[in-house]
Amino acid sequence: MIEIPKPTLGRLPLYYRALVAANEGGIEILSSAELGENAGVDSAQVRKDLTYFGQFGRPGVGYNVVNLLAELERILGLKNPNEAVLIGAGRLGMAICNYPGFSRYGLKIVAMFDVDPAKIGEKLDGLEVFSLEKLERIVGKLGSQIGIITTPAPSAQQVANKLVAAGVRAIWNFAPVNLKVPPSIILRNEDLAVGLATLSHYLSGKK
Amino acid sequence: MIEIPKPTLGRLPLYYRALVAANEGGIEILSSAELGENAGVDSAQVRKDLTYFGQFGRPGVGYNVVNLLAELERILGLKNPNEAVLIGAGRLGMAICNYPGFSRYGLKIVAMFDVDPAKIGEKLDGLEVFSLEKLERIVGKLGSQIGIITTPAPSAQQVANKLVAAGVRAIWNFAPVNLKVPPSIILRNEDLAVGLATLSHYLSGKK
DNA sequence: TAGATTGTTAATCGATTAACAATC
DNA sequence: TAGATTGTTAATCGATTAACAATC
Repeated sequence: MIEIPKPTLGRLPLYYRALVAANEGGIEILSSAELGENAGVDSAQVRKDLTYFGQFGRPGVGYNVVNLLAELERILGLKNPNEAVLIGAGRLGMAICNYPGFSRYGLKIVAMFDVDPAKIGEKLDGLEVFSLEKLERIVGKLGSQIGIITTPAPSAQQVANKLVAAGVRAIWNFAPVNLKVPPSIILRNEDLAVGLATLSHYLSGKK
Repeated sequence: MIEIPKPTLGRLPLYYRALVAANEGGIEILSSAELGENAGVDSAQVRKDLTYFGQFGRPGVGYNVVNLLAELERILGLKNPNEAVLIGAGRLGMAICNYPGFSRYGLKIVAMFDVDPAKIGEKLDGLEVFSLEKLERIVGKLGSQIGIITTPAPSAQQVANKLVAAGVRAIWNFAPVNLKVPPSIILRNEDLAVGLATLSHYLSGKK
């Protein structure tokens, strides 16, 4: 099995989005150049990325929008969304819960946890907030595979430990901290400071 | 002038964070191995990254924490924060406004904009929310360099156009859409679907 | 001096881009 | 058939990793 480059994986949602838009616009065929244009990616890159998964186009014609949409849905696993729990029902946590069409992108948040007594037992956006103490039990019962950490940085490592103990396979960390987890755990950090550093470097450079 | 690799820029905040923690812990010297351990980066990578900006260590000894902290503050421009306006005072917008110690990372949000009449004129976290119609005038007056877009996807392009017209130099886009902006504009997309795609790929793979 | 660790060069690895034969 | 566009190989580019002389 050939390894998929990480950047390729990151571009698939961009293609998916461009295809959804094209489909809604009634467009039936898209060339790699057109698809790339709408996704912000070079046409050669588009073709190369897609060939990691199969041959979806017709030479001299292009890609069938509906067909390629279906392929990407399959590749991205959008039909069988992953179930996740979210820890930290603050603003960021709620924002993520409400990320537009998150379910559409293959994620379903099934429970929220917090330490704030004022939030525990409440329903936020139709989702009950549980005490952090119940994390291990509930994750075990639900069999959730993903834990999303949106707590303040100082609590994040402790929460990560609980998630690992509870048996999640992946952690999506939004707290600005370097988490230590066993190598078997899939860890993805979403770090705003990283984006900001890039931005401000270019700002200071191109005077 | 040597071009700084983008991945290097993204790792600087990780080093900065590790150094802050070390400094608070009273640690005065850190080797590249120790710094890398705390930042989640290989030691050779740490040394290589730092040499793009200068020579900050002492062979046989390591890096002086306070000294390197000061250098990184300078490199990241944390002493002269960039001023930004934020458009879209929803949950995500508010979450970003409250990102822990954002000011510490060199960003100061100076005004918020929204189209919701219920929000316009209100003060959210001490920041007044203005009508989107006033965007161009206020950005011009304040001379803001960065526009942060946290609107729903369908409005994002229109907001980006207004920001460009108003004269911002950089756009930090959180809406899941491919924005078209002139090449002179620095554009950074923060896209949750990208992270999710990566996570779910690995989840489905390592059965 | 002996031991440790930097800064830097060279080797490796991985991703992007260019080019084009095959195909519609 | 002539024109267009894919899939794929080869060339280029850029980043990471390894190795080690210089330095403390």
